[in-house]
Amino acid sequence: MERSKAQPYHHGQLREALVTSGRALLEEKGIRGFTLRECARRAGVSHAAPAYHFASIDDLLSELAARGFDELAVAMTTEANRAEGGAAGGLIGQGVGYMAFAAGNPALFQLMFSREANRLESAALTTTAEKVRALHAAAIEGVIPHASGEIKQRMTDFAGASVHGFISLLLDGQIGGKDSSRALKARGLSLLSAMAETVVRAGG
Amino acid sequence: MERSKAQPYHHGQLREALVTSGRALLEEKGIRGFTLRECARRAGVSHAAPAYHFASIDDLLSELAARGFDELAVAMTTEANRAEGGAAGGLIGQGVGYMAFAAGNPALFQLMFSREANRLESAALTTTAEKVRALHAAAIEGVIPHASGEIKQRMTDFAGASVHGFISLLLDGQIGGKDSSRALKARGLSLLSAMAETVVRAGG
DNA sequence: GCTCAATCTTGACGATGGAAAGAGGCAGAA
DNA sequence: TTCTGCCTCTTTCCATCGTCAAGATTGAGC
Repeated sequence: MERSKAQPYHHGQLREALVTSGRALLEEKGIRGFTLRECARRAGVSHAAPAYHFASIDDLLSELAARGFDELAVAMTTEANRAEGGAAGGLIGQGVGYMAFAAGNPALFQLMFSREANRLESAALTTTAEKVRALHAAAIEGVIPHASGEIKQRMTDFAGASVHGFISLLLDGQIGGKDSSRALKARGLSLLSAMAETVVRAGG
Repeated sequence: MERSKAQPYHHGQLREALVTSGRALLEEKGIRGFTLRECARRAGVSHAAPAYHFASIDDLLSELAARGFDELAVAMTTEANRAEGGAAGGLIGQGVGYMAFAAGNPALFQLMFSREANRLESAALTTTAEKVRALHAAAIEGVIPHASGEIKQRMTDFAGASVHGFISLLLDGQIGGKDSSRALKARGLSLLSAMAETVVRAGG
């Protein structure tokens, strides 16, 4: 078969190329429209080529989800550091970073927090997901360092659930159907401030 | 082909049978493992039989999701009516019903609030989903009838997001990995009471 | 009892994930 | 340098999927 220089027999960076094309495909077609063969096509290789780099389609999805959690952690940390207003401001900033990542990568976000991802049971996936949870718990700890363990857990649950729930409902179309992007951001920020206020008050 | 009395040529209740087998299959295999042919197999008909009752696999999924929202509304109403403690107690009860439905039908719940469901654009689906949102808004209205519209919306977002977020994270394995079922219920109730407290306080 | 439309079966098509077998190319040993 | 072995990729094949088209079956209404 004829083969140009741009398409040598050995790709060289196929794993990375598959991750890149896979991520784009995921956002385009959603989880149910995601196919391994289309990933391979976009990477310019045959449909069986991915097999060497990823044992199965779930293995590739697992990698995408794990990298998503890494990026999510970065987004949370970046926004938290940029925020003003001390520990409570940092908590709000974390929420902003969380929502911004989800809004920018809706299909990936859904994959990361889907039941299917949970079944993947990849070590990298559980590790990176745990890092995100640790970041969140640390932010709560910073706001109410002297509260009891029970209250800390309750506020961790509460804060995490409200941020995650809000952006999830928004991306699923259950919230703000006809609102403008600007109005939705305002609603998000309003929710974040109410959340932070609740946490602060719980600290005594 | 030989055909027993129990398997006549015309099924008679095929639509309902497909909904039933489909729902069971969904919980067993998850969204990605859901196939139309397996639904047909379990209903005892050929693989092409469903076509007459459902235009496509998405059409069947849409029906499942719509019925899920109906059941969710019933679960919320039932628990809210059973609850004591006035309007605030009713709000908590609604949350209990919401979480109980989700815990009892995790895959269906995920389907109902998935991006794919959003793409289905079925009229029945949007209607039943809207009913659930209206129930929730009414419960908030009952707790803080004299608050401003802005505060009502903020608390509707906040309450809905925290309940939805908590049970979603729980079902996805992001919360309470090794906790007992009893401990998780306690965490859920703790979150619900914190949620109700925040709403009540927001009312002035 | 006949007709006909609704319902179901059979068979086919293109697409998918995965396995098996072979071809190509690089790196280290001779 | 040449050869050898292994990693990578292609080709081919299989079972399964959703969907369509065509034929078989049945019950309801004339």
